[in-house]
Amino acid sequence: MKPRLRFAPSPSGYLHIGGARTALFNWLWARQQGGTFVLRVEDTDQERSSLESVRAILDAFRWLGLDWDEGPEVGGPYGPYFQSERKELYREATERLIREGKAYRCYCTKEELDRAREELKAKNPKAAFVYPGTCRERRDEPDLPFVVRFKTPREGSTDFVDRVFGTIRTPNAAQQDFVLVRTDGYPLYNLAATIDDHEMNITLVARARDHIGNTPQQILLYRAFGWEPPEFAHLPMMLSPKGEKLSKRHASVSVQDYRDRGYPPMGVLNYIVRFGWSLGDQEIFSLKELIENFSWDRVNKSDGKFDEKKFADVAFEHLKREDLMPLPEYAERVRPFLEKRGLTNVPEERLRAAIPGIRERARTFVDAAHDLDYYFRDPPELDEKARAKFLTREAAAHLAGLRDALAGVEPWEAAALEAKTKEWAEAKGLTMKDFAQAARVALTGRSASPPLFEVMAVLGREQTLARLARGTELAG
RNA sequence: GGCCCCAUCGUCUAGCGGUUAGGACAUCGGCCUCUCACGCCGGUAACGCGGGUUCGAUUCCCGCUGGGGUCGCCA
Repeated sequence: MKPRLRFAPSPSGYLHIGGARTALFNWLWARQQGGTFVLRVEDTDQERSSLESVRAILDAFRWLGLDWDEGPEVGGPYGPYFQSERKELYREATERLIREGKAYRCYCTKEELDRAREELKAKNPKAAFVYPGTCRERRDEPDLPFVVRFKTPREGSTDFVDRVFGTIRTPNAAQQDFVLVRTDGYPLYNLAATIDDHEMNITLVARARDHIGNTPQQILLYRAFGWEPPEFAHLPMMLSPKGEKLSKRHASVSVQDYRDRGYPPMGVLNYIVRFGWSLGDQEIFSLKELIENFSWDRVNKSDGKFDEKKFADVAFEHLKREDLMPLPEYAERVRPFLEKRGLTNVPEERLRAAIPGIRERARTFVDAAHDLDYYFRDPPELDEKARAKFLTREAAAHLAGLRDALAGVEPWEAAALEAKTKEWAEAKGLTMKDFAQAARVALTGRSASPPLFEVMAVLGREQTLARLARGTELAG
């Protein structure tokens, strides 16, 4: 049977980097096995859910290159894929549970419970409040607001075999009568997710380890409904560099942050997949390799801490290597970052000529756009420190001489330019060190750039000669 | 605190009874060099502790310690 996997985000913010990791594992397995990847929007919390968040999450998925077979925008045979549109299903299921004595109405108010929770906390800060079961055996049905609670068995234990963690056993006595339906009639996570995973025929639920505690509750529900539970696979946590749960307080937890900071999507994917999954000593993977090699038995159990430096390096590999990011794609992806610098009419041909020289230097597209700037801004912006240091009176003569020497070079290519320059320098008794930095500042406005002759080749004869001339003036 | 889970360099990890404990990032030296990078060479750096099992434990079992998760009318 082809597996059906799902990722079920709550649209109450952006796509979290940890969520992206979970989605990726699900997606990889679905793609490798020829299964189905479903996106389901868990918007049962009216207060926190927004359409704007749905859009942001879908955009993040698109940017990462993770497509979904069923879900928002594409539909599918198990829809609707928004839980807010499936209320009738939950209502019927809940009524059945109540009718069969497996769930009950609880009239305790949130205020009462909160007060009890606080009182307990005041007495013993470490103790956890457990719902005392006040309404568990209640027979009357007063005309008051109520929630529906699950009647958790008091005896026995609920066990399941996790694909990553193995057998996990939870004593039922440790579970309380958890709430299934809110006062407002909306279902809670455990109820809605269980019903949907069953109705949508999900075969494997893979999610982060912080859901391990929900699993027994969900299994209890599957049993109460008489359904066969899916398989479960829990993933170790991605923690902050300090080892805390990743939250908004930490830098860049949302996927769009990484996009905006100029990282390539595959760099993000490659880094996060290594949280919990590995294949021998291999560090860098293409998407294709991930799809081919992903397996649950290579997923480990221990949590990992996010390391910004390592991430930057992995992302850099994906920018640097032509085999991982072909030139046309690089050009397309860097354009928005050039536009942010005001460079809007960038000719494709020159862009492609310039990229090979800068891609091994730029660690992000933000850096790349910066490094590309002088190719598309004429005259280039001049770094004053570089000017003061290198465009000296002595340099003026060198620049003028170099300009004249290069004026007639044919063909206008790096090798010919280099040969001619060296010939000129030798005749003058100069070495590259004597004039290279001055020439660099004249050509690029900066003290750091790709090798001079590559810069000249991209700039072309006209601009090269003009900039050398202008450099002569500035120096003199 | 109850329940659940985890434990190899600073970080991500390989290892699945016998290895000089490997790789990557970071870090420290050096090389290359027209700058900045890239690249290359080399160094420092880990099996948390205590019991077992075994001829032999990083590896299997138990305890301790440490870390994390969870205990909502959030998901």
